Amino acid sequence: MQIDRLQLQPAYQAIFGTLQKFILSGSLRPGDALPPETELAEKFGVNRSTIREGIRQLEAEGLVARASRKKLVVAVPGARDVAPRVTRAMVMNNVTFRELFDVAIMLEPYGAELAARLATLDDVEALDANLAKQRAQIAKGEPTIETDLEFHSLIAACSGNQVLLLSRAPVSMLLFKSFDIIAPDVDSAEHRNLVAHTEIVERVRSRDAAGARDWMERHMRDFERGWLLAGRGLDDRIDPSITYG
Amino acid sequence: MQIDRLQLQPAYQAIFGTLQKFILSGSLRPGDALPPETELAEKFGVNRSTIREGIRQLEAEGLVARASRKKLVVAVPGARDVAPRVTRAMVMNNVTFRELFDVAIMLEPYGAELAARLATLDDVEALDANLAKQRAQIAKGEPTIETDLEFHSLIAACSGNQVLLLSRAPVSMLLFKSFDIIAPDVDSAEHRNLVAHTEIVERVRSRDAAGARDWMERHMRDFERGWLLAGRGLDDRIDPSITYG
DNA sequence: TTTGATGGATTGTCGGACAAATCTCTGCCG
DNA sequence: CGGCAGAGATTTGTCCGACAATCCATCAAA
Repeated sequence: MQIDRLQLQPAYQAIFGTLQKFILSGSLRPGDALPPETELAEKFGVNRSTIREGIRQLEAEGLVARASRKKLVVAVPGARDVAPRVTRAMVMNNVTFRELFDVAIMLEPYGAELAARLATLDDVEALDANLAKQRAQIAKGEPTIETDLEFHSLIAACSGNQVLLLSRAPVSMLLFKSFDIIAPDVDSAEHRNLVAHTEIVERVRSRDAAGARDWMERHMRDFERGWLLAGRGLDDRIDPSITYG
Repeated sequence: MQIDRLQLQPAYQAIFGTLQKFILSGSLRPGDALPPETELAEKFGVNRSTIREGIRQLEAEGLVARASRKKLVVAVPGARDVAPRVTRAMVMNNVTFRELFDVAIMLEPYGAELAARLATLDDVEALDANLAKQRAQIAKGEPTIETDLEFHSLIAACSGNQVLLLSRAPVSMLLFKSFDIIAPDVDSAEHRNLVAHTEIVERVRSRDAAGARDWMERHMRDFERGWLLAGRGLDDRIDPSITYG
């Protein structure tokens, strides 16, 4: 007896899988343009609609991105692509402030330490620019969330550790955005933030790894204190609305 | 004068975005079935093909999953869904062993510590089962990668920290799978693994948080040593083929 | 009650079509 | 000779209509 086939997956998934392999294996390299849909359809022997469904998945994975409206190129997914997905997963799993904080308190100080050790002049310049921006925003009474997030990303970027960069992005994004919601309730939170950031940059500039790590940890603890001062509990769940602003 | 249209994004992306909001905001809850494609097409006023493209993206994000072939239900993306994407991003960014290890050495011991503090009887039972499986596999000369990965996931799961679970999954997956490739070159690597795992489980069972952390850290250091013994360098890049086995 | 058959609902896939946006090439002008 | 405008060819985004395979619920038969 002979049982020969059951099509375990729809064609559009096979398309996705095949193209993915081409990309991961290097047959298609970052920057390369994908062939036109009609051509792909012809080569795979399927309808263009089917190709399109496969491409949508590649797109959602961040493996391809539009260079222009009509050219799709192979892309290297970075923190920008990956973080939102992980963030969503966390929110949907109802994570608490404590869970986020406990992980962040490990990752952020380590990033600061590495940053102090490895930051280039350009890195420091970018940090200075970030500080200036934040200072200006505070003076004008504008919100500083984005700048705050950027600061921590910049620090992590200095570390040159891509794994750290990818791992910390979703955590810190949720954490800091959450805090931003309650920041108005905390006296002088923004000012304390700015001071801490400034101190950290100073330590990075002077290559004081231990000092940078220390200040970052202090910064985080201060942050935790702020959360409590605002009347929140460590085991409060993170507000889902953060992920779709 | 009247200007009425500017469609800044393709319809299929709008579909994706809208459905995503329904899910994140709770209008559609995990477990709920999505309406049939035809119905969605009608409600959104677009063609079914367009709906399908949007759904493909939701699917790729892990926000929906097939309950059966014809029913799509809202899902909560977990480590299983998210890890592969982050993993890919890391590989495509050419991360090194050192980058992975430096992050793992922070996360894994912390997980072990929490596990010792919070593990339930069921958790310990699962760990025991895992140990037994691994022992059997070694005896038979079968590969133990999957079991090894499972062990570390189980430990992290005991911790009850979803953030940790989601953060560590891609890191440890890459790290341990990489090691597996070279394991044959390292004398008694499997045995040493098993011993370490056993010791960790013992510490978890006896609620010895410090001990569990300590053994996990030792386990990781041993792992690092093995990597070097196999003739690899700390700054070697991770082999991309890992992601599509 | 279990088994089997029927019909409707739904998905996966296909073919073709067309407007709008974008690219390419050509020929004109300076 | 270089640059620019316009024509024409590509390519994407979207739609329509269609059909087979599969799944589901329901009802009939054993």
